[in-house]
Amino acid sequence: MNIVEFAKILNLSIGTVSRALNDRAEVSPKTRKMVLEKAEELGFVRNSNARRLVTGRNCMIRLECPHRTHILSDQYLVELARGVEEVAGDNGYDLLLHLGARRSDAVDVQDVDGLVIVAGPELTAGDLLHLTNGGRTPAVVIVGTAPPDFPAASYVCLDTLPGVREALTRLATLGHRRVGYIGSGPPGYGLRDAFPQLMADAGLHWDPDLAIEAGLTPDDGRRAARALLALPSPPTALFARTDVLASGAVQGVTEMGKTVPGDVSVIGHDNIEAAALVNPPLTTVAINLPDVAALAVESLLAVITTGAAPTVRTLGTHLIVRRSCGPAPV
Amino acid sequence: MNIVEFAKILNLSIGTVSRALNDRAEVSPKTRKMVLEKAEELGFVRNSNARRLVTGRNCMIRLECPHRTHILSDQYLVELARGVEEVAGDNGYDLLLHLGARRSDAVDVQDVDGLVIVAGPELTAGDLLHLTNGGRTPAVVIVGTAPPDFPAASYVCLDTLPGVREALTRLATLGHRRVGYIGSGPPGYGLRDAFPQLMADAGLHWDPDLAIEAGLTPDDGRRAARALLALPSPPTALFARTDVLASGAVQGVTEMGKTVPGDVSVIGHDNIEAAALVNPPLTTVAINLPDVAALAVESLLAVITTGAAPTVRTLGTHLIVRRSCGPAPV
DNA sequence: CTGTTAGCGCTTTCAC
DNA sequence: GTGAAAGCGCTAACAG
Repeated sequence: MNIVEFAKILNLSIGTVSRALNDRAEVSPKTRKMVLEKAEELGFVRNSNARRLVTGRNCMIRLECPHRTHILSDQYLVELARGVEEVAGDNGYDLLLHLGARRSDAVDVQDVDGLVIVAGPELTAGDLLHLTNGGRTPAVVIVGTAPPDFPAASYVCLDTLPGVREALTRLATLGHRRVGYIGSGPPGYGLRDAFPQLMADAGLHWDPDLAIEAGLTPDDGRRAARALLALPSPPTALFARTDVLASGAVQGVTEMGKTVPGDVSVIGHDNIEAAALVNPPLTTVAINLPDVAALAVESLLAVITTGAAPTVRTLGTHLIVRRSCGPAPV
Repeated sequence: MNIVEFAKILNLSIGTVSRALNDRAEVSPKTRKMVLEKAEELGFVRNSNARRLVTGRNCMIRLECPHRTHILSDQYLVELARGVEEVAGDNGYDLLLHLGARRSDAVDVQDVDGLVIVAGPELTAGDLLHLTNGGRTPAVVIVGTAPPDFPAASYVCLDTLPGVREALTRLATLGHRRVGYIGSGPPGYGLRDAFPQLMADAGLHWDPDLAIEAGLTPDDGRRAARALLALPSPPTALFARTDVLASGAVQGVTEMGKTVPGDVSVIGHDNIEAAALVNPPLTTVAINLPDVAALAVESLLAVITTGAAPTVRTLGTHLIVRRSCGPAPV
């Protein structure tokens, strides 16, 4: 059924029906009510392609995750997408997905009102120029590092430092003085470099001997923890760059005949699913993905609907306290 | 620029231009070539809303993952979505995402040509009726169990048995006779119930004493492995329902002073990311998600484009051989 | 092979 | 407050 038939049934003109359906002021309340009820009753839904054609609005944003340039692992991508879908949906926008699995980058930017781009460090200003149709399509970029030099887009910057700072402050509060750092090899978004300063921020002394670039596996974490605890003056707390390393570190500590958190406190990073499942559940650093999604979509919709200037906003990580941290042993 | 302006520049009628762009036969090769080149050069792209309106085709399929009814964890969802996007894209279809994060189920089924539905055991025929607009919108359902009673949809059934059968056959070939089973508590899609038969299929004797319903964490797997190996007549191989359990089992075996795969072989299930990272890398059972995606989209497109009858197809798991399995000790 | 024209279903002036 | 009519940009049927 189209609007003509529907209007005929109601004995109204299509103009009035359209106005009622669009919630315009010029239509009388009782007419509007009647139209809405009848539409519901008869199951009349307007053809959205026709609407889009005539209005020029698509009510559609595309979630863009260029291949191999995610900051977010697949697990988090879904969580982010959920958030994006939720707040986009609340504003009447549908979500088109572009994971970049296909070679063809012939993105019909005219079909969407805006872009949410999940960017890794490899994403360049040139890529953004291409993706945004030369900056003409509103876009918000979710980025872990400093934004690329492309001012036509909005940005949501993910800042890992606050959570780590919070973690170290907590350790300091718990009386820890010597904190070991277990890294994951390739410098992860500068965290390794920032660590000494973060320690200082927490009022802790930074001892380079207490830092190990371990690797990716739990076993790497296990070995790193053992090495650290075997030191003449061992740390009483361990910060691991990833939860995977942290879970291994817990094993390592246990193998050395010590307990977590009784003798040694362990803090992880990322809040992977397993972090809550291991024994003891890991205190870890996380970012609130629904918040990220909401901020991104709000930034985007602001420029789509009000034509506002692009914005740059930052969202920090925070500490999730579970049971792998305790007071420093006396 | 619209097609009128574009045609004017080319000194052609819009009809000819449209035919050239649609790759119709009635247009002369040189005209077509010219149109295509000029379109590229001038950056002319047809308005797809107008096209959709007039053709009635949306070139859009929606990936539907109703909240909390996934068979696939988030990690795999992305992998599946990649595959769906790839083959859908190859056929000119875009991908709309509906994760079911929003309450509003007012799905405008008229906007898409078909649905790919990822269904968990909770998804009922009634849900499908609703999702498919009363069976009017073509749909393919990816399902781990037996298909719900809703014949209007196509199905891709995920069958976990072949991979497990393959795993047990391999163990039998390697000379193992006693195989322990480490389950994950709630019966996972009937695998627990099917296990004795699968053992028989592989020519192995099934001993109920060698089955433990462990849990979800690595530690559960660790304890289960220790319990199994402490038996008077212990197994020489362990099959774990999940890779998480399997990785814990490896720890447990090691703690008992035995080696993997020297003394005990371990096989996991699911092929999570970590399965390849642990030490030794886990032999495990997996399903080829790109294949699942391809099969699903092909099934769907068949009914969309040719109006064929819905189909039911099954795709089995298979064994991924890594290093956690070896010959049974003599 | 190409040009002309009638819609697709809707929104939005412009009259009334 | 409502009705009539002019498009939105395109495809496809119909002439030529």
